[in-house]
Amino acid sequence: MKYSKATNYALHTMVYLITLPKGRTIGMQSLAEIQDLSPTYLSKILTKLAKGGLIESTPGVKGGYKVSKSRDDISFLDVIKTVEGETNLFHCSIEHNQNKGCMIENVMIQAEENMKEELANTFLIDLADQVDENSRSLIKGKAN
Amino acid sequence: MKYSKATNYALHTMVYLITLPKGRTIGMQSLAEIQDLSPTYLSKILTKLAKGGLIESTPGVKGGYKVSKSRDDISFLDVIKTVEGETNLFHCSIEHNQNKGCMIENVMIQAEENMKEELANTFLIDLADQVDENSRSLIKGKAN
DNA sequence: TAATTACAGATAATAAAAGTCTATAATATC
DNA sequence: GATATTATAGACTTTTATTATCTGTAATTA
Ligand code: SF4
Ligand code: SF4
Repeated sequence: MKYSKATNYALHTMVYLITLPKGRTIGMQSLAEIQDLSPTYLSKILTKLAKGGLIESTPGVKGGYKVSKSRDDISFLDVIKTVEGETNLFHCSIEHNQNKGCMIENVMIQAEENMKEELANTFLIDLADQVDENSRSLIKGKAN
Repeated sequence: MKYSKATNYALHTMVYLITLPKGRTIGMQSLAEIQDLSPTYLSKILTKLAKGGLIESTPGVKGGYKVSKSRDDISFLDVIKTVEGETNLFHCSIEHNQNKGCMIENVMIQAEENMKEELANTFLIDLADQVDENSRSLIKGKAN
């Protein structure tokens, strides 16, 4: 059980995008090179993010991607949910009627909520400064 | 991304076992029937739990499984870790040297820790009473 | 029109999980 | 000690989800 690579790519891409000067776009080609992965696969992920309203894309010669206008309000959870879907780690396996208030379910859901709360309360923008010194240059590290 | 069925089976089985009168054993055959799943597959999971010291098994005619002597100290996390392994939801995808203190990693790890903390602080024994009224009968619901 | 870019859909490859089958070892009872 | 009963081990198959590729299409700029 682990996050999909797609989520990983999405997070890194989002962090990268949010460090760009406002309004500045970057092409998928470059984004793929930076992270050393296939453009077409990354494309699918970025399309999801675009449809989810987290980024904006424009085709054409000077096109590319940029973070959406809601850039200051995008949480980690937003990104993860957009890519993974309305994911729930725990699902009841047995189907029975009296499952309201089941302690097993309660515990598992509650724990999961604790994680999500943290993810929902951390915003990409919070990292923007730090990232410029650390991770962003690191993400580019491979290319450099 | 979700918990494996194995974890699900393990949790239900553990909860069932802990509701049994102390020292009482139950065979794999029965456990499998109760949850309506294949005995051989369940066997693998139970063996993991046994090796992990969460349950004790005895072969032979009057054999079967029972919760281990540490029964009062078994947390949800114990069960999950035993089955899923030392699982970490988030793994760095890129390998670079300056990755200490990376904010992305910090956030993801911290969120994960929040979930695990909850799971580590909830013990199976806490459910034992409740379960007798609710879930356990439910688990048996299929067979009844 | 031409070049560049994102988008869509089908398909293939890979990996992980879920499940099966068969044979073996340990225990209790007779 | 023989026999029935139970758990254990390992190889194997099936299924499912993820990851990745390939090809063609649509939108935008110059
Ligand atoms: S978690 Fe509770 S409600 Fe859900 S399947 Fe298990 S026993 Fe039933
Ligand atoms: S999470 Fe941070 S340290 Fe890990 S790969 Fe991404 S940028 Fe590097």
